Amino acid sequence: MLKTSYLLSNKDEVIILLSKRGFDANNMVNEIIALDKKRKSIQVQYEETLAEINSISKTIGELFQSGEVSKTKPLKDKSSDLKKLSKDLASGLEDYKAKINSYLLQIPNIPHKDVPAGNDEIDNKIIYESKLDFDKNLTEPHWDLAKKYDIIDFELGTKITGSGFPVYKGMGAKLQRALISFFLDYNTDAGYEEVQIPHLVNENSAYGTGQLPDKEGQMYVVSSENLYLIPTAEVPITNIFRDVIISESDLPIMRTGYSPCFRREAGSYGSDVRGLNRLHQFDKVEIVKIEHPKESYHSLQKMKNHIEGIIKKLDLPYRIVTLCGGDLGFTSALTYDFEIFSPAQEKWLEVSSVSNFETFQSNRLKIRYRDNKGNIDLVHTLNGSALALPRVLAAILENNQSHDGINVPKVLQKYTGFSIIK
RNA sequence: AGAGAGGUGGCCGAGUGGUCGAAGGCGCACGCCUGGAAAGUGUGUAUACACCAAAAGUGUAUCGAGGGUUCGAAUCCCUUCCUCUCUGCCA
Repeated sequence: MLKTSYLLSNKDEVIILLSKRGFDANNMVNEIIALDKKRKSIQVQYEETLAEINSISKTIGELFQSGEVSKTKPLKDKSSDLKKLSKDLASGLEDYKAKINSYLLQIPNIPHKDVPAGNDEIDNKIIYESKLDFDKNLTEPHWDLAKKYDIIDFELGTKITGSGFPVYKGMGAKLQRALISFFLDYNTDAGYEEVQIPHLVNENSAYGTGQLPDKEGQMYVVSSENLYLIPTAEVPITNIFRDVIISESDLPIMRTGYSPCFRREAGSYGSDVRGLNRLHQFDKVEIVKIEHPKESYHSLQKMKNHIEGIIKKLDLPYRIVTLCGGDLGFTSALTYDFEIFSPAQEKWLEVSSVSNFETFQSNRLKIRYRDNKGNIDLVHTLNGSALALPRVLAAILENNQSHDGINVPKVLQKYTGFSIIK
């Protein structure tokens, strides 16, 4: 969520940059500015009224102590009247605040200058792409391979829960565990502190990272407890720092965590959801950084390189794209997507997304830092997948298939204890 | 889940209707003292929003959260969340 004060002082720039997303902010921004002006004038009146009530009450207190009780009556009456007035002003003030807030919630983050203009993924800018050389005779899709080697059972998951909840079996399960361990080790070696976090979060947390109210329909809800199953570990990890003022010298804060992710994925169908392409429950290792505003873009590059390093270790064909305005997530200012090639589907599968949210999340979450002069300001938050498992697994199955079986990437072998699935 | 106790500033802790944003202590910062340090000593020490060109200053709100009573609420009432102790259940 953007700050009203930022909109006030950067109005024209905001409108121009948001147009890169195809978002016309002109009316909304003007409306917010007008509403905020009214809000301020009411707030002044309201606070003046309260100040008068406070001073009358003080006087009454003094009169009581000096025994002049009879003099208090007219003051009490006046104060009661003011109280009524203040209630009206308060409700007016709340109305304005609510209206301003509802507009602010509709405005996406301001794209960074590097974000290419464009409406959809066609306009994403490919900044790196591996040369593809796979054996055209070995392009069985991962769902067939999974069945052939009996490592993932989609039907069984459907029986137990429903579609999109696969059961990983034997070497498949072990490979999953190996991937999680490898990712976590790789991340902690780079300085990310590992955390284990709750997989259910409350309303405040879901609101803080922007799942509420925007993406309410994407989350599973435990209504009896008023809790939400996390769609990503980003939610609990980032919320660790909600309402916290961090001292500047502690920045950056780097965390990594594994969690299952739960997504309803309403509206998805067809080949998009085939096999491991899109699941309701999947595993992911996440990295989160809380960063000084001055450092955040430098940090984003480092995270990008870090994630690229993981994929290289797995020795899978990949590409990196800069998301264009139209494809950019609501809360992000700049996002790089990492995609791994699926030879069987002949398409690129997104396995990671790394973003700088600047102050968009920290403003909602009230994550701030204090510099050595004592000034307080919002931090920048960044996060990325490092990595999401299912599509990595799909890519390993498809890219590493051979006549003898599936070759396990070298880096994973010390975790799996086997080098080939057959 | 049942019974009881309780939630106050970075931490501990006083405060049960009236100049209380809140005593006292610890911690922290700065100064004095010291050859240096410790001890001692003095001062300061929340956040948000608003007024102001800005600083200084001032106002408003915040004592788990949300409502209410009252001229006035940390203090009284209601709702709710959380913590602790005992009992129950249990990986």
